Amino acid sequence: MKHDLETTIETAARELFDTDISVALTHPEVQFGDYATNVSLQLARTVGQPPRAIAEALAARLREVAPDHIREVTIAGPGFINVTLTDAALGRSLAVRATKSWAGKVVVAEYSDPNPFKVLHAGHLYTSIVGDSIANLLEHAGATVHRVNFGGDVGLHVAKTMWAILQKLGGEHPEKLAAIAPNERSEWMAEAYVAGTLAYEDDAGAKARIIELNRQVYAIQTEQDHVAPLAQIYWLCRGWSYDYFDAFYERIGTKFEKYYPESETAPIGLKIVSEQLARGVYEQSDGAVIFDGDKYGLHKRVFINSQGLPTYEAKDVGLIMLKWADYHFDSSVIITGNDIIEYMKVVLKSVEQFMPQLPARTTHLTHGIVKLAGGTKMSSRKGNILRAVDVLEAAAAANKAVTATEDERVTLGAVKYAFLKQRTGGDIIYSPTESVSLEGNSGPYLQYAHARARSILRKAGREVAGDPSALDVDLEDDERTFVRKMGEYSEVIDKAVADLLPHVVCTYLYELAQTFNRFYENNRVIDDPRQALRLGLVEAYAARLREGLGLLGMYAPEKM
RNA sequence: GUACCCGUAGCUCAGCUGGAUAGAGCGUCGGCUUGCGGAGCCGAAGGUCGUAGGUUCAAAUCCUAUCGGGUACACCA
Repeated sequence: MKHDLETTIETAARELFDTDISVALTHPEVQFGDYATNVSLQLARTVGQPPRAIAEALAARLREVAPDHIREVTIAGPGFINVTLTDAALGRSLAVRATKSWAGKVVVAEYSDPNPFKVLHAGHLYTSIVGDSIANLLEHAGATVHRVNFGGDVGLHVAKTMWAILQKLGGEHPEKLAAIAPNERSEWMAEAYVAGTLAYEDDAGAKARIIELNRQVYAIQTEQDHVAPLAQIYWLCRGWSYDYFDAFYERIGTKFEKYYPESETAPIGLKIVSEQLARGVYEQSDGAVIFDGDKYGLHKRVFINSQGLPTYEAKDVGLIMLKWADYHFDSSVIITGNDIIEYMKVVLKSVEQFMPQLPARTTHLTHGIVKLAGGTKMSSRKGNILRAVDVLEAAAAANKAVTATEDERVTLGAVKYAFLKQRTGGDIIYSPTESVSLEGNSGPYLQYAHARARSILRKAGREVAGDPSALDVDLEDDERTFVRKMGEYSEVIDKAVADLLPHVVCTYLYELAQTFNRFYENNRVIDDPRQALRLGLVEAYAARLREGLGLLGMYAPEKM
C-alpha cells in the first residue's frame, strides 16, 4: 500500500509537472492522517508554483486513482499532503510481511570475540547481545547466517596467565590442575591473568619469563605439542576457557557454529602477508612487515613484527581468508567496539590490494563501550572490571526485589533490552540500579505486555479469533489508532534490517505496547459486542510482540 | 599534532537521507482500581537541541569555525 501510494504520487508528479521526484511517505501524527508527504514543498522551486497549488493538483489525482484505498486526502500547513486510508485498506496493511531483502544470501556474522585465558566482562555481554540481534535481523530477512567467533588463544595475554598459573602450581605440574573444581576454573584463571599482568609491569624477571613463555606457547601450537608438561597445562586451561564461553553463550541464548582461534588464523595470515610482501602490497620497515596506509589516508600498521611473529593484523588477514574458504559468503559482517574502526580500515585496505572482492563484501559494524555510571573506566588488567555475570546477577536481584520471582528469561530480557534500546554506536552507561529497570521502556514491560495479551486470548477461548486483515466493519477511533500502529510493523522491520539497527525494533515495540495499553485501558475486549474483531487485533498484536522480541533475542512469556 | 565519533529536559536516551507545536523512560508533583493481568493508564512542571556563523521558503538534522568529552594513530590484542 505504502509503496503503491508512493509510486502513484511519483507518476502524478511526472505527468502533471514533468518532473522526477522520489517520494518517501511518512507517518504523521494521528490527527493528520495515516501517511504524509512534503513533495509539493520540494517541488515548489523547480515547478515554479506555490506549494499548496501543487499539493492540490497531486491530491486531486490521488483521489481519482485509488478511491477504494483512500478515504481522504487533505492539504495542510504550507503544503503537506495528508492521506487517510479506508479502514479496509488499513486492515489489509496488517497482512503485509517484512521484505526478504537478504533472501538467498550467505552471511558470516562475527561477534563477541573474547580471548581465552581471560574473563568475560560486561563489554562481552553487550557485544554478544548486539551481534546476536543483528544476526537475527539478517536471518529474518532471509539470509543464511553463520555465527562465528574469533579470539586469541596465543599471544602475550596467554603468556601472562600461564606465568601466574605456573606460580600457583609451583612449577610445571599439570596433574595439580585436577584440584581445581569445575565451577572455580574461570575465576581461578581470571585471577591468574590479573596477577600475571601486574608481574609483567612490576617485575623485570617475570617480564622476561613471560616473553619467553609467549614464544613457547606459539611453539606448542605450531608443533601441536600435547605431551610436554607446559603443553598439557596450556591445552587444559585453553579447554577450560572454551567450556566457560560455551556455558556463558548458552546462558544468554546465543550459539556459535565456529570459533576461529588465533592459532589457526596466524599461520595463514603469516603466509599471505609474506606472499604479498613479495608482490609489494606490504613492505619491510625497521625489521617488521608493515602496510603503509598513509597512501590511502589511513595509517601504517605492523603485520609481522621484527621477531617474525604475526601481529593481530596478520591474524585478521588470516581470519578473512579462512572465512572465505569456509563459506564463500555474499556478505561478511563483523561486529566489534568502536576502538578498532581505524585499525580495521587498514587491514581491509591491505586485503583490497590482492583480493578486492573480500573487503567489498565486508561490513564492519561497531558499538561503544559499557561504562559504569559515574564514569569509572573498567580494566581487566587491574581486575577492577564489571564481569558479565555481575551484570546478570544485578539484574536478577532487581527482578527478584520487584516481582519475587526468579525467572532468568525475564532477567535476561531486561538486560538485553536495556542494552539494545540504544542506537548501536555510542557508549552505554550501565547502572546496576537504573539501567536494568523493570518498568517504563524496559524489557519486562514488553514481556509483560505479551503475557497480558496471551492471557486475554486464553481467557477468551480458542474459537474467537478472526482475521483482522480482512475486516469489513468501520473502526472506532481507539481501534483505528491501534490498527494503524500495528500496520507499521513490517516497515519498521525493513528499516531495522536495512540499517542493521536493533534499537529501531525496540522503539517500535515499546510504542506498540503503549498504544495497546492505552486502548485496553478504555475498551473492553471480552464480553464486548466487538469482541470478535478486538480479539483478532489482540492476536495480531501478540504475534508482533513475540516476533519482535525474538529478533532482540528475548523470550516472550505466556505468563509472568 | 592528525583522523574519526559524540554533545537534545535534573538523569538515561529517541528523533538526524532538512519540513507541520522537539518526543520517551527514570526522577519530581498530582490523579485513576467495587471492570478482561496496575510490571498498567491519565495529567503537570521541566529544553536558547554545546556555542557562533552559513546554505534554504524551512535546520536538532546539511556546511564551516569554535568549545567540551571520547577513541585511534608501528612491532599489545
